[in-house]
Amino acid sequence: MKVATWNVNSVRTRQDQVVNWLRENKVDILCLQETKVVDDNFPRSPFAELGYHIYVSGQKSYNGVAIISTEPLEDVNTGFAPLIGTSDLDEQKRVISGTINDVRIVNVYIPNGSSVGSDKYTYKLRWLTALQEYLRLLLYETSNICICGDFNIAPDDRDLHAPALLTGQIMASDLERQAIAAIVNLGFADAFRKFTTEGGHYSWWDYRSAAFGRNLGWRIDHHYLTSDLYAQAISCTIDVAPRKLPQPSDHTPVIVEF
DNA sequence: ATGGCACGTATCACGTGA
Repeated sequence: MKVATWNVNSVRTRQDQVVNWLRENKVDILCLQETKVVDDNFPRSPFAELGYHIYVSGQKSYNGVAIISTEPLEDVNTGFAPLIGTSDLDEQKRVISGTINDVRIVNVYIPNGSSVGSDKYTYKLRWLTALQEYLRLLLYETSNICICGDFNIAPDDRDLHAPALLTGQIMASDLERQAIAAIVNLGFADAFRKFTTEGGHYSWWDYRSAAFGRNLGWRIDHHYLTSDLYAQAISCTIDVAPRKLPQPSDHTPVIVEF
C-alpha cells in the first residue's frame, strides 16, 4: 500500500496539479493539508472521476485536511474530539482519520507556530501535547497506525539546509523537537529515515529567495509508523517534480510504501 | 535589518503561512 502526504496550499488553486499527480502516481491514499476550502466547496468531482473516495475537514481560508482513497475508508472521524473530548483545538481543521486494510491513517496539519515564544508557538506546543495524548489513546485501539502530514518541524539538523542558522528557530526549536520525540517514544518511527540517513533531502522550500532552485529546504512533511508497519515499509521517497511546476505549492509530496 | 513570495478575502490591503 502506498500512502502519500502533500501540503497543497489551496486544493482549488492546485487542483489540476494534484489530479495529474494522482494519474501518474497510483497511490492508495493521498493525505492533503492546507486545502483552504469549506467542505461544500471541495472540488470532489475530478477525484471521483479517477475512482477515488474523498473525505474532508475544511474551513474558510485557512488550514483544512482531506484524505483521498482508492477504497472506502472505515470509521472516518475528524479532530481530536473522538478520543480526547471537546477542545478549542478542534476549531481549526487539522486532523482527519480513517481505516483502510486494518491500518489507521491519521492525517495531520500541525500548526506553524510563527516564531519561538509567540502566542502561536504556545498554541503549537499545546496542539502537540494534545496530539500525543490522542495517539496514546489510539494505540489502545489499534497497533497499526500511519500518522502523516505537514508537521512543521524538522526533527534534527539533517532536516535543515542551514542548521547553524536555523536550529532553535521556529520548526527547529528544542520544545518542538521534544514533542516529536515524545510521539516517537509512544512507539512510532520516521519512515523516511529507515531508508535515507544523510541530510539534504527536503519537502518544503520557501517561495521567497529562490529557495527551491538553491535547495534551501526543510524536511517537515513526515510519515510515522508503528513497529509492524515500519518493519514492512519498503520505501519512503520525496517526489520533487511537483515543486518544479509553474505556480507550485511550496511543499512537495512524500510517499511511503509498506 | 523581518525583508523576500503566495494564498484567500467581496482586496484594491491584510492576516497567515514557514
